[in-house]
Amino acid sequence: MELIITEKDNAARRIADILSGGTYDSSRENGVNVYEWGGKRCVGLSGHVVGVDFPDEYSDWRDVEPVELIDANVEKTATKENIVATLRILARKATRVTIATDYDREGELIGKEAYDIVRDVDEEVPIRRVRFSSITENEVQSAFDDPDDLDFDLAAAGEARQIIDLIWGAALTRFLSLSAGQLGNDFISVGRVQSPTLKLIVDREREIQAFDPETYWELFGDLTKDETTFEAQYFYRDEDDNEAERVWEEAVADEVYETLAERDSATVVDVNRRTRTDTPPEPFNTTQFIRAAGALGYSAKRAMSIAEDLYTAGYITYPRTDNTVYPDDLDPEELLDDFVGHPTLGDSAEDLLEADEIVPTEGDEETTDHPPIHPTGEIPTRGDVSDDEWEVFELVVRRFYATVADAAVWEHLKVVTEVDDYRLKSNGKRLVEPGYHDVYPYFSTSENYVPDVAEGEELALTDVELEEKETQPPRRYGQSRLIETMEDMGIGTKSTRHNTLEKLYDRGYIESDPPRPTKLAMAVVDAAENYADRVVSEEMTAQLEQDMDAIASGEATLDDVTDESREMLEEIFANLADSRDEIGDHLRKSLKDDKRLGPCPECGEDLLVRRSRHGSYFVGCDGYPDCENTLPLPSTGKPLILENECEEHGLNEVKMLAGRQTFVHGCPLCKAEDAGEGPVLGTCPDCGDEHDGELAVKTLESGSRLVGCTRYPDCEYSLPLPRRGDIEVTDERCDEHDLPELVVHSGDDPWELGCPICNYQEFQARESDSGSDLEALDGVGAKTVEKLADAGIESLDDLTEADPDAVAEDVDGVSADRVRTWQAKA
DNA sequence: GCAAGGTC
Repeated sequence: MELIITEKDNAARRIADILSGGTYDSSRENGVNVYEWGGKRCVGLSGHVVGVDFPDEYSDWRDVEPVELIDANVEKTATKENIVATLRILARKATRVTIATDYDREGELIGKEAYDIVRDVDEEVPIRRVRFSSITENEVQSAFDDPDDLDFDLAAAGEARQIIDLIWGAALTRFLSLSAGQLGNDFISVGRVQSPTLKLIVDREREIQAFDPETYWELFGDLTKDETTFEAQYFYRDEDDNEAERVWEEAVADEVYETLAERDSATVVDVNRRTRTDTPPEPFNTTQFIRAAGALGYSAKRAMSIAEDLYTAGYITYPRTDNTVYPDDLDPEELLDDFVGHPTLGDSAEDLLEADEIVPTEGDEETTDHPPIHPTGEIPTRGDVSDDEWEVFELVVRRFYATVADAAVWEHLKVVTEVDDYRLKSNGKRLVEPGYHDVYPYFSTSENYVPDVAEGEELALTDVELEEKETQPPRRYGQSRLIETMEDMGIGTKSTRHNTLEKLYDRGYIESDPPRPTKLAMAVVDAAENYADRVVSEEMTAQLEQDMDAIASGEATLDDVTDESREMLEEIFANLADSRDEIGDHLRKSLKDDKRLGPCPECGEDLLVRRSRHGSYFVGCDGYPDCENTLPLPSTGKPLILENECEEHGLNEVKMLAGRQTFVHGCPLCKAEDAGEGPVLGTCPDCGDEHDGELAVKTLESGSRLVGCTRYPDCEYSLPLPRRGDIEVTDERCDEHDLPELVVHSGDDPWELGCPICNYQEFQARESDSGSDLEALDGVGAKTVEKLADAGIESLDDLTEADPDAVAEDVDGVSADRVRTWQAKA
């Protein structure tokens, strides 16, 4: 029995399909899919199934000095126990093992992890390694015809990275967290990738803060030829003889303005016409995909999550890749053929197929990991995927179209006119050959019309304007720009860069989008720059890459590299020791600055945004417990403190971040003063006995209403009320809850809501019996639920037990792969 | 409860 091990389940299934000619059987062991045919079994891992960590005795942050972690043992432990267990069982029965993990450094390490697990149960069994860069018939067959050995040096290079990242990350993270007393969930993290990324954001913020705007002037006028009017802008030659439009002295600007304004014509002195070829874009790697999806409004995280779903369902290729060159076995014509006849994607494919020759564009990166992201040729039915999924799928399809389309051609026309010694220019552009823009409508193709004129012609000059402007600070990085910059700097990987950004949000280092650093982030970067410069610099990764290359080529060993790294960290800690309190004070101060709203009207200390034990946010006084002043915050979203201050109270305004429902709450004190607290209904069932809390009808700043406790935010008991209509409190009382019955007046028929507690209980009961739990799955709507029900699948439980292939046969428009994805999610 | 890297 030969055992084949791949990096992921999806690859295992496709390799089984290729090697067995489609005749494999699948079964599940410990929740792991095993594919079997003619004396072979194939199983997929889930990336790394073991991870590095310190022994247990190092796990209490307060008991262990962070510096001790530098020389602590680093152990490997199973992180995916079910997969490791399955692998051990399968390895015992194997007479030969083939490792077929991804063809890159991390894949070699993952292969080595599998190797160690197999060796642990069988010291003798031959273990070989196959390498292929795309899972296609040709590549896979020839890889298996010509197997190789595992590259232990390359795997060791990866292990060195794991050890160095763990030691530096853990030791410095613990040091900063302990110095500021931030333990538990709010620790202060540092790492080889996250910290240089954070420094990028912080450095840009420093530039913005230090920016001193300068005033300048620009002059515009309208020119007319044969009733066509177009814009012209004043320009001059600066000291380096470059064209410049900005005038830095007001007197000069006025002088030019006066001359232009009093003249009514300008003479054409130069006409320059040229054509420009606009080459089609390169195939998608992960970064460029994220950028293009970003332009459609998707966050990096969301774009990757949708791509992942489209990949698992079989519609697009693997979304994590560095490659921008299509492999030889991708036949563009064949792939275009798959789209012919499609109602919305078909026309473009047919147009492209009419070309004499199809030559795809290529980028600079030709790697062995995976092909560039492209459609597989399998097309989802519109109703089977969400609108977002379809939009992203179409983007991937059209990007593929663009890479095999013709270049576009633009015609640029530059007209220079003169008034006395002053010159004006007009730039026109026209798209003469739309080329790839016809199939890839995501780039702007706006034209700017400038008519044909000849040298010496006199054009009417009107509407001369002098505009005063200010230079602008540099702009904050957007998410996709950050990911591109990380790639340029060589930090992170195609699989992790978008997660790193999420991590910075989670740690409270950045807020909002485009991300803005918090005071805490500024302080962390400050501390790192002063004491551990290496960890915030891209140099650390660059050096590590060199060291890993040295290990991979046999010029250095894992121990050489990790020992040297440990020594560097020892030195850092030697310098840190004396400054612990100073660093801690700075961090603590910054943490408070991030929460500060302004002065407490009752005691003059600071009002801070705080979080209750239940997780909700409120405004509390720093003078607590001496001052017990509190103000409520809305229950939806996470508060973001804005820069603008309320004029009346001197408090910063607050915005509530809640995805699409994000809204500006404003000054919490104004809101509290305005908040309509309506009639009191009765005793609060949660805190009434203990603290005399009462329930009242409340109107929130968002306009929605609820029945809530008067002791909010100390008591968070609340009941929903309808959004519209006047609420009448009747004399009838509910026997069970001793609350008045309510009537809502909206339109002609009053709605007898009754006791708010009874009403809420009934509402909850209805919610829980209605509908099918299948609807919780991605892309499953009422229609699919109905189709599944026809096939005898009425619940998630039914679905988990069903055979994917049978379901695919019975249910129209549902593939076996999709069923497997659902099963995995269920 | 620390990192970064895989993958779901």
